[in-house]
Amino acid sequence: MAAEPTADGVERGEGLFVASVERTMRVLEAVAANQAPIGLTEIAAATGFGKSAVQRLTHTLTSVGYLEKDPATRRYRMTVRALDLAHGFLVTDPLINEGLLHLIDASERCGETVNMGKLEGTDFIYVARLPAHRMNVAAALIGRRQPAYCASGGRAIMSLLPRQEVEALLDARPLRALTPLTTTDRGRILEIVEQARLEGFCATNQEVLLGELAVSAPISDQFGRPVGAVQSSVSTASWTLEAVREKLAPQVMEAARLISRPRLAKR
Amino acid sequence: MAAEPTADGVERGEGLFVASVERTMRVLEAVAANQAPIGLTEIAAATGFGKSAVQRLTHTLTSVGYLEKDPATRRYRMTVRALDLAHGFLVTDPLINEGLLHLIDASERCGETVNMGKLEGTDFIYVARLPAHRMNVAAALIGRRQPAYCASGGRAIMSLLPRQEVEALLDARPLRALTPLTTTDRGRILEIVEQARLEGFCATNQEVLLGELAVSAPISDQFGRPVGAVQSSVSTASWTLEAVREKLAPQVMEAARLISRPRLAKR
DNA sequence: GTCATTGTATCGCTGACCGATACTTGTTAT
DNA sequence: ATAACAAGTATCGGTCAGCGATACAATGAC
Repeated sequence: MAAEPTADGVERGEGLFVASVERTMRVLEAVAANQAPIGLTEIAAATGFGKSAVQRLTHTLTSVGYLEKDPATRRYRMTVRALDLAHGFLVTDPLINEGLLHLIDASERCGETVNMGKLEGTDFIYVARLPAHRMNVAAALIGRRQPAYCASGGRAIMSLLPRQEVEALLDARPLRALTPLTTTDRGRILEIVEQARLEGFCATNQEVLLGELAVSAPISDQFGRPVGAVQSSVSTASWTLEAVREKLAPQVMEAARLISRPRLAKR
Repeated sequence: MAAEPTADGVERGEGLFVASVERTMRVLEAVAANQAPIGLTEIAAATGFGKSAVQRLTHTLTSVGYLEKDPATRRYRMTVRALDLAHGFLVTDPLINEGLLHLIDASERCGETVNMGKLEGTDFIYVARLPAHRMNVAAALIGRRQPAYCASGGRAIMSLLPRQEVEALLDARPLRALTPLTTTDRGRILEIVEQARLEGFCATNQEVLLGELAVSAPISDQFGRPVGAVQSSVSTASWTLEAVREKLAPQVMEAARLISRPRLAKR
């Protein structure tokens, strides 16, 4: 009865695994993943749990303060308590601690939206955002995810990963186009990543969101491994890809360089 | 066997309450509340659960990806997954959706750190932050809590609450001084709140953090109930309390006014 | 109105989880 | 070095928390 590896990669069995904990988190995820309040049956469908189980879990999560039920619609949403957990992460994450100051500097220097993010699974996820001009609000939030293969931040990070890991990332999920301009050709993405490795940054043209240009540079630890990326996104209304490469890329690279740990000498 | 209310306000019993869910969240809270990675025994102490239970819970939370164990120190910390939950909250919260644009405007207009927060329990908690100059990083994070009675944001919100609720807030916890300048006199705080009600804003002088001046204005819904506050914090190195009241307060009030829902006519 | 759908309440059975405890590893003191 | 201690890990049998089924109630769609 040893460690039966299961389809989804989470190792159950093993004696110490508490199923209710997993169910709890899955329900929270289902609620959080929805852009709007979500009903009982929808949660059941999203998680695959029975209605009874979901009923108990949401009830409890509500009474401990993490979910909130709109009495009129009977739909659930996350509460501000989620920010307590997020705060716990932000406070202990070295990238935030060491990077935020430089990020603020960069933001003031270039006067545009500057962000920081890291790789989580196959996604690039924003961990710090300093929006400059009015912009799409939903797009400006911490915790937003973008597929690594098409986000400039994701590609920048990949540029410091060994080829093998990059390929694994690209194979891990279908390469779908988010906009008509998204590059979905595996070989072409590998070329872009390679170019990013040579240039030290990666600029993209509306591959995630129409009207948005983005440029990123990777942040590395003392071993040269990427731990995140500095990213800046601007509107096509006031920028061209060329201007981004010339004006913004150096700023982003400089910020990333300052945040990166100096590389240890090989011994 | 109806709804035995328990000491901490959380209603257990009641058939639908799942104890493991509560335990799960308590463990996450214990980890998140720590400013640094935390060990098994410390979690057990913080939560009051047995070591075995904590062992199982942390094990499971780790394997589903919300906690991370440093293999060297065997201590746990939150992972970036916490941001997924936070993102779920931010996306559905109307205050964020309607407020962030105005907040960005205000930030550009006054060139100083501008924040938004809401009341949660007896704390003022930041839900959006736009840091301007280099500043204390830990102080600049989303999810940071401050006691409502001494934070300018908390007082601004209280200024729109009925007297009775304000008093309840002040009685709910001991009024401790966070700095030598913190007002801890209950009567004096009530006066300050009253003054905020008359002026439409509340400015404080280093009552939470030495070197930090803050000014806030409340955001209200269509019934005139406060739902949050716009706040700006600046350094004593470049500002005086007077300058804050004259220059910054109007900006903050304007932003709060724009975010607030127009008050419905009484019928 | 009727019907379909979603949310709520109840209940008895059972295996997942609990707590105790023994073991291992790492750290501190002498 | 070695002991003494603390922190973390592994194991196990008994039992009651929580599971699923199902019946009931409330919405709202038509």
